[in-house]
Amino acid sequence: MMKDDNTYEVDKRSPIPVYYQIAEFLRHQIQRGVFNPGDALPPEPELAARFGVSRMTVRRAIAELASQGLVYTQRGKGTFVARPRLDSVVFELDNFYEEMKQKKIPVSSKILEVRIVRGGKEAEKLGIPSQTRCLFLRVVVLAGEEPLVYERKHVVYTKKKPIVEAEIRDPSLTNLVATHTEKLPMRSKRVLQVSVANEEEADVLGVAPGTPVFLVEQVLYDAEGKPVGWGKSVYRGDRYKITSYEGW
Amino acid sequence: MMKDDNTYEVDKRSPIPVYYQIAEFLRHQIQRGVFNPGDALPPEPELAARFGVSRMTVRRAIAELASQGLVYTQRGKGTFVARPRLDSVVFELDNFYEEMKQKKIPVSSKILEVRIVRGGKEAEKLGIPSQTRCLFLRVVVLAGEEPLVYERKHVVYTKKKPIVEAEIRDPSLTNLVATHTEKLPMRSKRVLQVSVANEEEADVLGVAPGTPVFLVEQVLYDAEGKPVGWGKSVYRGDRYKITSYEGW
DNA sequence: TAGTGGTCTAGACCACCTC
DNA sequence: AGGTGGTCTAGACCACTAA
Repeated sequence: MMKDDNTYEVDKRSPIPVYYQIAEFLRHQIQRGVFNPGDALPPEPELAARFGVSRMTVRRAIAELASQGLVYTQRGKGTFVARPRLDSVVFELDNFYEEMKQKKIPVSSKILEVRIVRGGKEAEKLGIPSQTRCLFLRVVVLAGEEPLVYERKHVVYTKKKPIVEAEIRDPSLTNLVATHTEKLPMRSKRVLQVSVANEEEADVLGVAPGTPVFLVEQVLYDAEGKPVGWGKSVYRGDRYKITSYEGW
Repeated sequence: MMKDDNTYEVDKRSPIPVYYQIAEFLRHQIQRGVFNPGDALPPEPELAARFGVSRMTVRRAIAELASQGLVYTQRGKGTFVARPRLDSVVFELDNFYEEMKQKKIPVSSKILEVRIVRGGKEAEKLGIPSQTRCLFLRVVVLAGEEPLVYERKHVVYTKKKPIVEAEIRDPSLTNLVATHTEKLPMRSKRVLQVSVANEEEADVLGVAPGTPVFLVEQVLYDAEGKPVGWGKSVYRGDRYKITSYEGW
């Protein structure tokens, strides 16, 4: 791609956008060590001249790399190659059902119990009157025949829709709230803790009491910031792990 | 901001960029429900006319919102308000030391043991000759007087630098590798599991054996994809939780 | 065919940094 | 003063969608 007269080549007639070609070119230069962490990239006007494109196109390419954390810019100084940030960890726990679909394991949910209840103490802790009518579900998620997750959920029950088959196909808290509550869920908070299975949980999951488990508590909020659903999920620790990748 | 002739106002002489003002304006419209999930935003040329700016500026504003997941674009169709995605979970575990600094708890690391060892079986599993010389550390991280994390780490030992005070101030795997290995760490993989403390771990952490803990295994790779360091960290489950927020 | 978003240009002016 | 990145313009052409 480098020519002897110190210019580079991009194919302007390619269906691949020029800014993308430039971004990829610079990415390879960085990954091959032509530019090392801390080094400055050539200035934008220079890159524009070398590639024979306008400066805005170069900027678009650099923005691409910056959004991926590969470089950072400093006004008045230049654009610099970043060090990979490996200390801030991001654990992604994909939507559980999609995750299992990728593993090609047939996933099913079994609803163990559905009741209309009063919100009670838990609701009060979230700032909801304890008299509020709620849908209460106990669900177990199975991979094949094997129980993996045990979930207990409360959903504010304003519409008086019956519980239908849709719940069985997707008993996620988001879906339940969307179906049975007027307000759309807009924000979600989850807390992940480690715990050990109590008698009931162990029984449902088919493990010994005291087995380590992930405990994920979730609260869904509507646009006004009011809780509209909350749930507690217990993941079998021996079948579940979370992976995180950082860096280039 | 809305005027009676169906145009909007932006302050072009403000130090706040126009694209940012427009992005904020649209964000508020969306959050107030002027546009609901699934709705199309006005077309770009129309927005450009209403705000009295060029289309590129409008596009920059929309790109801002799109990168935050508030809207998405479809070529030939329009720009649409997204539904908040609440099912894909992102757990962030900040750099442990920074996290504690924010809580204003004095954090210290105590190095229990440092040795030069052969990589052994663990190295082999990672594709490293088992004869490779490695630095081996056992470290306990304390918040005040209380042990919180117990870490065992291996670092490929190519430079023969002595172990100095720097390690005590920041015994993170990244820092150790940067200090004692030629290659810069470029990628990191972490696996988070739940487990229970064994005898040794329980002793170091000052808890009873069998107490639930987070087990985080980390591997650092250099630019060529070769492992240059690995470690196992045990976090006290009764003192540690991970929180995740999703949505607008 | 008309309307949409996606790309790109060739300029311009600015704020900031360094010398 | 000269160089850097940040913003913005007023056009242009394109690929795609829908009627």
